[in-house]
Amino acid sequence: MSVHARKRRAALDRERRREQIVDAAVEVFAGKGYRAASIADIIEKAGVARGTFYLYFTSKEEAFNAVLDRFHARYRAMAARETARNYKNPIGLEKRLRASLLEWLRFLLEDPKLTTIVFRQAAAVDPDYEEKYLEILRAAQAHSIKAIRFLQTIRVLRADLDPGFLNAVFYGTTMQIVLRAIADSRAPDLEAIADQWIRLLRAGVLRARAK
Amino acid sequence: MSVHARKRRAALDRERRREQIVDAAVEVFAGKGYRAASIADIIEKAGVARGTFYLYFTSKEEAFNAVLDRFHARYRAMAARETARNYKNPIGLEKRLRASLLEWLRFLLEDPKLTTIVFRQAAAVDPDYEEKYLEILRAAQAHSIKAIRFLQTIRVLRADLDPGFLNAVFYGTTMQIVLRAIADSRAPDLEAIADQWIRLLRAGVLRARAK
Amino acid sequence: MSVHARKRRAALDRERRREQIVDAAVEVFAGKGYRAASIADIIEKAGVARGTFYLYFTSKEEAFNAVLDRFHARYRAMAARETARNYKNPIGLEKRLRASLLEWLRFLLEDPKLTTIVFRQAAAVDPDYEEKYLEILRAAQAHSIKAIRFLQTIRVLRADLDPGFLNAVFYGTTMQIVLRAIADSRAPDLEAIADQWIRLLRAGVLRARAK
Amino acid sequence: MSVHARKRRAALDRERRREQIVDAAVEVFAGKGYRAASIADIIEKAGVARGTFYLYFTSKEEAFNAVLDRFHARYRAMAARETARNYKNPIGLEKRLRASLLEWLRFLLEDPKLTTIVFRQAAAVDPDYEEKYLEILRAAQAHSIKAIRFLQTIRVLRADLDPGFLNAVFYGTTMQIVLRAIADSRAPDLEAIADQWIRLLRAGVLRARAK
DNA sequence: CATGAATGAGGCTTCATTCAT
DNA sequence: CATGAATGAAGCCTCATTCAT
Repeated sequence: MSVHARKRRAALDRERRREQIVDAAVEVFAGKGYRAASIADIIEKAGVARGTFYLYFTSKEEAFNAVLDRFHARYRAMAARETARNYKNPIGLEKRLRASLLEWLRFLLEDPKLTTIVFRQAAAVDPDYEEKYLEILRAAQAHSIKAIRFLQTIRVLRADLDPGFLNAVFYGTTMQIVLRAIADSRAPDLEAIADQWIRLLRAGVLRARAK
Repeated sequence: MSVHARKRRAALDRERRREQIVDAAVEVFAGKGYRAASIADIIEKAGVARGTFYLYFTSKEEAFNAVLDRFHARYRAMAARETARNYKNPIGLEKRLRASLLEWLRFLLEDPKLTTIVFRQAAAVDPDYEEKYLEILRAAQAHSIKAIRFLQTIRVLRADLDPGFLNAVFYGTTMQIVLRAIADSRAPDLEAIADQWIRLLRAGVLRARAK
Repeated sequence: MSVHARKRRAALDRERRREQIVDAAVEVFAGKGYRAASIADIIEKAGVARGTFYLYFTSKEEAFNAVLDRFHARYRAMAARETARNYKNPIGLEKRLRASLLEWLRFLLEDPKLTTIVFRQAAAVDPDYEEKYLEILRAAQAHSIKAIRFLQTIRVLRADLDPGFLNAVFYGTTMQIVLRAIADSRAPDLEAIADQWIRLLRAGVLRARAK
Repeated sequence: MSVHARKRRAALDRERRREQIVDAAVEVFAGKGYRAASIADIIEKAGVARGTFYLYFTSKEEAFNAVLDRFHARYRAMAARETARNYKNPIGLEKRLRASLLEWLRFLLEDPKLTTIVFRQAAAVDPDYEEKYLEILRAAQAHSIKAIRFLQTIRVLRADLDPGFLNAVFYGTTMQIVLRAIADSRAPDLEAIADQWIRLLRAGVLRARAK
């Protein structure tokens, strides 16, 4: 094997090894939270030696950041697809909105452990890693609010609702649905949930009364 | 002073001292989270000696449970008042719903540190104190879902929306609003938020289109 | 016992405990040097628990500084006595110089382990604790050079010798004598050494030749 | 190329590689001391791989010994030249002594890093490599004392001064001068220092008094 | 020979809990 | 009851050495 080929292979191996440790870290951080998770837990689950961990991460915090990065990368890809969608055409609007909600739910439930970690930090405010997390959070919020404003501009969403409030509704509700699904560790009927969402979005929750 | 009176006084003092420590614990747990909070932090803030802490709590976990208990007690009182309300009369329904939402927001923002602690654990699932927290959570969920079902029965809420879903909407959205208000550490305009809620509940978020 | 008396006693105990740990630290640092010495070595020798060490010192480095402080305090006391001495009177000058040399040797050999630690650092340049050590070193050098200049002023020492050079002679030679005595772990004949010093100081080392 | 020639060339290459690592080791040990120096430091400076280091040295300690060996070899060469010198002729004695002192100072300052390492260990007594160092030290002392005795025999040096004491004066003073010059990292005026030495040797340091 | 990923013993420090005063 | 010194298990991280490629 040529030197070049060997180096390339080594790089691949290195990346693979790193992923193997991140996989373990996801499991452990999801199970115990950042503080309670120990390096011992991670290396045991990853099946590597203590020193090996530090070949790939300089600290526990960096490993945690790698976990958040993994989520962030997937999130960005998802958000990019989302943005590409065209809401301009009013025909089939609800159908597309429903599809979009479903996709987000599927995305968040695809790797439940990873989602747990990220959502958990929503409130955790741990001074140790707030930085990285807040970066992700801000990006997500900005994306969300921008989308809401756009939908208001093109008159899909009513303009008399505050984007911040709507964002709280979307984000908070989704978070609840996902965390509960994960806690119950059973696959929820996402189609039914999407239907519920559409009903809510379309007509609120109050029973129409005779005027 | 009679023996009986002395004992009562001692009990009162004891209770007062305990509250003093719980006060400190609320501050510290809110500021750092359960794991990062140390007994040293708590006793320093409470102004008691290390040993004294263990005269009132057998462990850090028990002190945390006392904090959750404090929230739980206040929550039960709030829920009791809520339940006493009468939704039967359709006259002024929205006004009463609005008042109710406002009251919950005010309750949750009244002691922001305490609320922070409880909501933070919503996602934290720390094996150390899950027990106590889940108890509170289950009680809250049960209360909420029961209320929703009741409102559906009396035809205030539409029956085609799943109580679990509605609960996620209420709980998740409220949690987001409250946590953000606390994070921004500025008093939000609760009246305006209540108005937003009512608009959402009444007619959803989608702009009505020509049929 | 009154609260005040108890506190005073506690303070005494605390000081005593601290000294006990510093005693152990002196032994260990003298035996292995700063880097090779471990906290485990020190606490074992001191007969205290691991945590106890950190009640008195925030780090290994601080314990080392405490050791240097001990030397520094003794050194300052010694230098103060030295300075008080009067060299003005030319009568009995050599006798007083001899007494002074003897005192320094005795001082340095009084606690050989402590002296070893300090002299070892003369060349060790360990970035970890250089700060504290250099402070001591500079103080000693300043004291020494000042004394030399004074002795030149009052015409005890010849003025055609550079104070820096003379300082190197005094300091270097003394260091050698002391380190060797410690290495051989036998008490040297200090009187004889003092005599050698006086002979050197008085007439150099070269045999007088016929002019 | 013949097998023999190839082997010789390989041996040369091997020797060159080894020297390259020793060069790096000198830098690193001088900069950080034995304990704080890491293999990582050495191989980085030498530009070789981790495993390569262990092809030339079985351990960190052995690399350190190689460094000491380098000094020892140079020292022996220097001492040999020194011994060859003829002090018998009293004519120009001081001039020759001065030349000799100058040569030693130059030798010690020629490779300051190497000298730093060796002198540093004078006091360091690190159990890890005491063996090798003490060997060098004993050789140096023996050489020095033998030279002193010889100079006393031929009546260059006074016989009433103890060779051990004189050795401490020479060794200790030189060490101080050299270490300080290195620490100040400026080339000292060696000629002036030699003059100071001669003055000291010739007539001591005390100002002659009227008898 | 050269490489560098992997190893794990060992070091420093923290902190919940105990207990003698 | 109150105190705070003492404890030691447990956690994070480093680094000399090994070994498969």
